Amino acid sequence: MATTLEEIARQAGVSRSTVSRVINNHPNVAHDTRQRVLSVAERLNYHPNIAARGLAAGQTGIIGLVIPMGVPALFTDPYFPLLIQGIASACNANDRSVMLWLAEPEYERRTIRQILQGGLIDGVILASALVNDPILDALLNGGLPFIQVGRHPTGAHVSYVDVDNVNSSREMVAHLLRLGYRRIGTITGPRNMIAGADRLQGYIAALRDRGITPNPELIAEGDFTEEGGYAAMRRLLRSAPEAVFVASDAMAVGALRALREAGKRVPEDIAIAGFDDMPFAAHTDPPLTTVHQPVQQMGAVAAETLIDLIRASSTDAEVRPQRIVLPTELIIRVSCGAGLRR
Amino acid sequence: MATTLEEIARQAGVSRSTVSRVINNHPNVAHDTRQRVLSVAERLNYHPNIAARGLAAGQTGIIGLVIPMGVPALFTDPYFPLLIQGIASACNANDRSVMLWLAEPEYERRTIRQILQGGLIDGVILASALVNDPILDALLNGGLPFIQVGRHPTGAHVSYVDVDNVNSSREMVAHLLRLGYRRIGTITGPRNMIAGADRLQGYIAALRDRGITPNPELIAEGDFTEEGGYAAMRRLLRSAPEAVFVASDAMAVGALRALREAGKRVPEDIAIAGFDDMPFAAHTDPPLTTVHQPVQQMGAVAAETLIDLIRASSTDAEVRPQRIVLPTELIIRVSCGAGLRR
DNA sequence: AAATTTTATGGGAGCGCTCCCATCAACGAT
DNA sequence: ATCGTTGATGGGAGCGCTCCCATAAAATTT
Repeated sequence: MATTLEEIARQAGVSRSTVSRVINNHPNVAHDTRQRVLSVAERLNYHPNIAARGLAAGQTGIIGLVIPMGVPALFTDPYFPLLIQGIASACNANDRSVMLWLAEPEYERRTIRQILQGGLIDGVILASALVNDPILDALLNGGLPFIQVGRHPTGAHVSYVDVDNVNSSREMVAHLLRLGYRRIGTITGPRNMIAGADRLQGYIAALRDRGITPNPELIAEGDFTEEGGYAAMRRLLRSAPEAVFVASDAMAVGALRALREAGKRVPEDIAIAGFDDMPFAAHTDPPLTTVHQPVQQMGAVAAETLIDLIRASSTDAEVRPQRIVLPTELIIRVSCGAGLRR
Repeated sequence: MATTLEEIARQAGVSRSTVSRVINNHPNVAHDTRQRVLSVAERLNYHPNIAARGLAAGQTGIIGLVIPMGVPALFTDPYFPLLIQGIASACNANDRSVMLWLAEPEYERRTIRQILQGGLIDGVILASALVNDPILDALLNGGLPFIQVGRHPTGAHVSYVDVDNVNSSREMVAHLLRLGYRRIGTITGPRNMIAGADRLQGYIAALRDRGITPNPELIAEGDFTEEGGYAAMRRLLRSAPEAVFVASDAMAVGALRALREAGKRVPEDIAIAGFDDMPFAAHTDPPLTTVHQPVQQMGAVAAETLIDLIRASSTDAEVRPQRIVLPTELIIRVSCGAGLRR
């Protein structure tokens, strides 16, 4: 079935080595020879065996994408699809393939080992790890190039791509304050996820900027899912906030549902702001004021940076970790009542 | 860095072959020897090199998941995340890994070849191909075991996992007819996707069952996205349907939005039914009557079936294609007005 | 014209594993 | 006691490729 280098060499009347050079675009091959080899390869529909190449060269061109399962939002939220798409596009454009690993807790140990030791993968992108995910330690000690999407709270040696969640949230809450709201609540993400913690911190910072002491009654913890947002909003309603900064659009949709059920109008009775600017955010009722996050781009940048790291690690000495922070944008729609007050 | 078989053999005082037998659970190894090898392997944190194993054995334990991009719904719809999760779980449970290929049109040719010829992949799951996707032909001629999620319209040799879209839709529309609606419209999926075509066919069949001739004015084509549903509903409103069968929940959300904007109440002024029973369908306003489709299970079954196919193809003669149809369920909520009329 | 460098090519070794065959001991059957 | 027969183990070959070194021819320098 499969054509081999040797077979092409035979038919083109050259050696295996020469064919290899042609296939890998090495210089020092005579133009005629190159053409002859190329045409035989084309005719035989040759494609290199990736396993063999991986064995011999120690590189496979495969990039691992690890998404720890048990991230509850995984299937409510277009976040991951967008991220995956960004990564896949960038990898395609760089002749790399993506291997997806949904790390289920019970398989996690095995998973980690396989990734690190299997020799199948040139590097790893880790998406959305929990703050103390054991997978992270394993990766750090594993010696494989890797990059995280979302910053790492402590690890000084971790490369990552992220947005500035703290300041983006701070700006959003500052915007609410500017609109005149004072009793501002928040629905947070899980505190063991860095994005959740950072957005809460931004909320607190914005209040402090104005000399307001955060009120624990106005802080409800969610889990980045619609359901979680719904439940958190119901709790929050008892404290009668004027406005609520919700740490993800998916949760904001749940919050809107809770408000609708409670007979509250948005933004007349209560203002809502989200985070993420997911595609659906423009079509909620009312359209959601939110923070735009370039998710797809984050994926692409993560992939490209990882590819650089891989190149670097295969050539000379070690490179220092890359930290890339992409810009966000405040998207003002209807739900924060910017049109109501001034 | 990487421990090899040979190294373990040395330390355990046996041969490479024996270690290989132990690692692969072959019989005919003395109990003591096995324990000794196992403990050395454990101590050295040994994990087989997948590329080497793939080269030598011709099997890698990797399954390719191909999702043609340009499927517009990819990022609106939790369908793919659910499917991926089902596949990944089943693969994990069977010691397989999943390689994700988002096949972008411009890279498609290269992609196909790589999959088929790279020798990296034991089999392929193809999700949501267009009716005449060239990728399908390539797969058919490629000789790799593969299975499709969603039936294939013609290909007699294609294994697939699907639900009975025709009859599920037919039942849903029959339900609407039973509720007394007569002027029933539909928003279809793209006609070049088999699920779109099948659901339309079910709609037509249900009408015909009652002696009603389908009215082209009551049929609007969508694309399985929220946007598409919105646009299609606006078109449909001109024909004043009493009820609309929408071929996906994501489109139904768009349709509900169009109706809200038009000041129509659901289900009092117009009844809506969806398809898919996505997680959010219970929380739309009003909650959506829909057809439950076991997406996650479809993914799992597809993976398991493919693994069977791979096993079969590596042992004896060829097996005949598997066609697996999973059951759906009518989920009656509020949007169809089942509580209004009787 | 001779010495040196550059360019084009071939061939061996080896990546880490599996598979096959050879070997040898231990066992029950004759 | 002798002969298969089975079970346990070792070693060679080879999967398809890359990388290094050797070689020969061509181009450049002195």
